[in-house]
Amino acid sequence: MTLFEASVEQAMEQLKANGYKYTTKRQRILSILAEKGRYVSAKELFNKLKIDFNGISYDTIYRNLDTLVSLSIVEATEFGNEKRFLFHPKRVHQAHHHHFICTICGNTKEIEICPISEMTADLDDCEIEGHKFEIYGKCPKCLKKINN
Amino acid sequence: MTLFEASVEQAMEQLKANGYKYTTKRQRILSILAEKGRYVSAKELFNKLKIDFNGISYDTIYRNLDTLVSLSIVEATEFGNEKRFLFHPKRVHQAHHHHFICTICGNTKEIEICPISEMTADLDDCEIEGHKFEIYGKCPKCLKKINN
DNA sequence: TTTAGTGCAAACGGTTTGCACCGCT
DNA sequence: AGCGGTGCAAACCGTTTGCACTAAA
Repeated sequence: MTLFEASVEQAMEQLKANGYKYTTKRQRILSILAEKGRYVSAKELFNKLKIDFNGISYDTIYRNLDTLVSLSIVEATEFGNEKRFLFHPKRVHQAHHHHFICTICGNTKEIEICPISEMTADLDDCEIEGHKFEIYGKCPKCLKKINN
Repeated sequence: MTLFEASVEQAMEQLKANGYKYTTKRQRILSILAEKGRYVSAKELFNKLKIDFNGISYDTIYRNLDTLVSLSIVEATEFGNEKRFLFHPKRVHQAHHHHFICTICGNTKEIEICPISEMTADLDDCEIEGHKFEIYGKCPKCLKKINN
């Protein structure tokens, strides 16, 4: 069993533990996300899923993603007018971090440093709910493709 | 003349210099943005503008904002399913910085530190196009309102 | 047999577009 | 006169919802 198969299985367990049922569609969504290992749009998922599931619709995908996000199995961000979703298996000792995101292929690269503590010095009087540190650009692979 | 009136005027000059015409609507959009001094949604602008301009429509607002953004007079971000716009007059010696954004009222607080240089050490092979460092939360005023 | 999951269709909300007309310059 | 600006209406696109039906537990 590959690493990401194990992650998907673990996530499915988590779903079951929270009263959600086992469905092959959800399984497939997770395994696509795990396989990609990057931010994926709903459209991309739809295109993949309709191969295996003939009449699948966007609502199913969105509803499943909502569930997954609510359980912190998947994390969501938005850029370029779309929500994007990233499978984010909880690893032991996983540190809080941020991403470089390729604006062409959506691949991510983890950035270890989170500067939030340095930046909140002036925000004593605010209640901080979250933050978004994302770097956008073109990854090496896409750069290569363009230059050929 | 107040500081932001001067900024608006300066921006209108910049528009003229780029072949755009003087219109009272554009003037008003800029002055609302300047007055607010925070990220403002298109809807908010619409509601303000329709007071002075009876039949104004969203397309006018969006088109003007597009123009303003393209000239870097206004900067745009997106959160909560909406684009938001911030008037950003060029000041001399203005340092690159980021924002704390109140998720209730949209008010911003500038954060002096930009940690991008520390964070790009691992991204030598990527072409960086931009980045987004935003901290979301509740500002002191809104916190006070909630607690009363 | 209960409750979550699903497809369908329709609505939704924010944004964009084509067109004809208006109004700066 | 010419080109940018505008309102209208309609389209657009991603996302969400109500409903009736299906299927996992």
